[in-house]
Amino acid sequence: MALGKNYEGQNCSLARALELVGERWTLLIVRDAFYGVRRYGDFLVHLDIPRAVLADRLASLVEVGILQRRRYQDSPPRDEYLLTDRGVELWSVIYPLWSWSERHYGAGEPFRTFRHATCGTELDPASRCPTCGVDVSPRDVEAHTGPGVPAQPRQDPVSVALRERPHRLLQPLL
Amino acid sequence: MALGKNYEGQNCSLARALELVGERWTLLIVRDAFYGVRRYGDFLVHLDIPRAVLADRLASLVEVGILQRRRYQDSPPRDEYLLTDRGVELWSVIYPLWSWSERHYGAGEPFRTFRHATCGTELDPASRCPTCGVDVSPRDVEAHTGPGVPAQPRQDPVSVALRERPHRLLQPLL
DNA sequence: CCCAGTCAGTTCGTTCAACGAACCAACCGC
DNA sequence: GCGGTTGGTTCGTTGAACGAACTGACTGGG
Repeated sequence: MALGKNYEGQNCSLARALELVGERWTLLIVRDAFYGVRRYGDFLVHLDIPRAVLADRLASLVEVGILQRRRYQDSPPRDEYLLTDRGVELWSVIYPLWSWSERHYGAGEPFRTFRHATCGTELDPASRCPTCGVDVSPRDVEAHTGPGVPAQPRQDPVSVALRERPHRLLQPLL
Repeated sequence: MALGKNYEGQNCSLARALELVGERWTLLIVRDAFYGVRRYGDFLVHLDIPRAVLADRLASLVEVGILQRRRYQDSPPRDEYLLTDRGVELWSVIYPLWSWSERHYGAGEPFRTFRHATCGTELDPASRCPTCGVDVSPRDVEAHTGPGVPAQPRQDPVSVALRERPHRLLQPLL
């Protein structure tokens, strides 16, 4: 019997990947980690996610080596969550999925753009810089506010910070 | 209140994409469509998925323009499901996700490899042909049986057909 | 004509994941 | 001591996925 996230009858690495990152909310947590969100409370208010689900997903992402925990305070003990190198490689999935959706389902102008930090050019759908002609690593990507404006802009600290100024991926946001 | 697949508080194309393809089983159905699976019954036996879930997912994928229905028989009326051009673009998500998982979680040799059909070279993680130096479209990709052997090889018609001989993506399998 | 088999679903009761609300412990500062 | 903050945990409710059974419309064979 296949439960919740289990695809055990499938001899396939795609199925295995979906067991790891296919649960509800998981890839959005990873997205936020790319934005530089690191703390439980910040993920919580940006995602509007049930607390127990967030705790469960963060623990799972740490367990499978996509996120790592890092102590940022000893009294009381407080950890933050950062992408591992393995986690950073998920940009190759997250960016094309965003791009595909933006191209086909975007309503008007994008709310956000991703640019080559070195030269400022918007990435192409294959996450290359059309100006420099190079594959752009997420560490060299800057998230910018796009020309589109959402009907209901979010007011949580993460959304506000992302709107205020361009932000290099993987750098702490708050 | 966020329900099942809804991320309506997120002003983000990634979240929108996950509303469309993030439900359990959906990306595996799309994967099978790339293999050339087209009929309800073939998806059913290859995925071991509940019938109602398959019907629901196929209907949703048609509704959002990832799959299209095509009549293959009038009496009784019988439809098959093919990827649209928009659906075919999801290769840019599916292949990197498979590749990421294979690299980090694969147990030994891969059960499957994806090769540039024109020259036979295995694709690199960015779905390029290292020999020809070109980006390889899924229409020019051949799925091969890999050197690894699953502990419990599947015996459904789709799995058998995929094992028998290399198969060009998007071509009918059965 | 009847029956069995096949196909692509639909229905229904059960189980499990996600949900929202409440609570908890361990701090810190006033 | 109290209130606020943080990062959770617990618990009853709700909705999605599940497995089993059923359905209608054929086809082919006896």
